[in-house]
Amino acid sequence: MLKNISKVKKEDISELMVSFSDPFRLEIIDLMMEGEVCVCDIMKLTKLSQSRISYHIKILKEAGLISDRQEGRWVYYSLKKEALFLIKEWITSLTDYSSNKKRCCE
Amino acid sequence: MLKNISKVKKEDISELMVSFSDPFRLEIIDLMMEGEVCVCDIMKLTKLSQSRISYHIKILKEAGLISDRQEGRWVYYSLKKEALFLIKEWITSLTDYSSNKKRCCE
DNA sequence: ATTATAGATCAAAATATTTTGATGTATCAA
DNA sequence: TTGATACATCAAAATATTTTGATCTATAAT
Repeated sequence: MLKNISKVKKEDISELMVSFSDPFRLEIIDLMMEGEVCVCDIMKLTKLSQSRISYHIKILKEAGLISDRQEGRWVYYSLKKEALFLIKEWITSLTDYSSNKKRCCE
Repeated sequence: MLKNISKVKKEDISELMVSFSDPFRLEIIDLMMEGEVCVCDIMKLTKLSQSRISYHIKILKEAGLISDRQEGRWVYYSLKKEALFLIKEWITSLTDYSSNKKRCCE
């Protein structure tokens, strides 16, 4: 679970990346681009079952990708920008350091 | 399989993201930050078995994240920068459009 | 030609993830 | 205080991914 954004560990990245590894989670994430959504929104917009959505939401939440806010009977979920920035930074570090130098083996 | 970088589809992103969803693949990707690596490099540096590495390499290759170059008996793998940029762009689009407006349900 | 090395591929087994349907909890309205 | 709605949670079943060990192919050195 992602706690402190400034001290990024490989396990955090790994867990965050799992968020994106399922096509239905990507759909849900896509809906969150537009802003906050509740499970009922996602149900209407995707035709996924309620418990199925709850399952995926849980994974996103435990990875630290989304935050939740309860308002009466509804729980609104939204993307955590810090998490997105963290991923972007990590990807950037990959592109920055990747040179073409060969290693061993000959 | 990622073919045309300019026309990005959600399935491509999804497949690319699967690359990052396994901790051992992340390890391998991490090694590729330093430049080209062959399976034998990865074996020395990670203690994963040869077929296990080949399996993960195959997933990375089919996702379009890495490219390969054969040189005699060795095959050198390296990260494809276009793929990394694509991911970065996609993440950026998530952060850019994510506002805080509420949707329906009340 | 024979042997060794690098790595791909395959089928089976081991594991993990996802889906389903049922049930539980909290909030709200009548 | 009863019933309805929103969502979480759970256990079992369905599916998918990963690992293993064996075998195969290609290259290269002797």
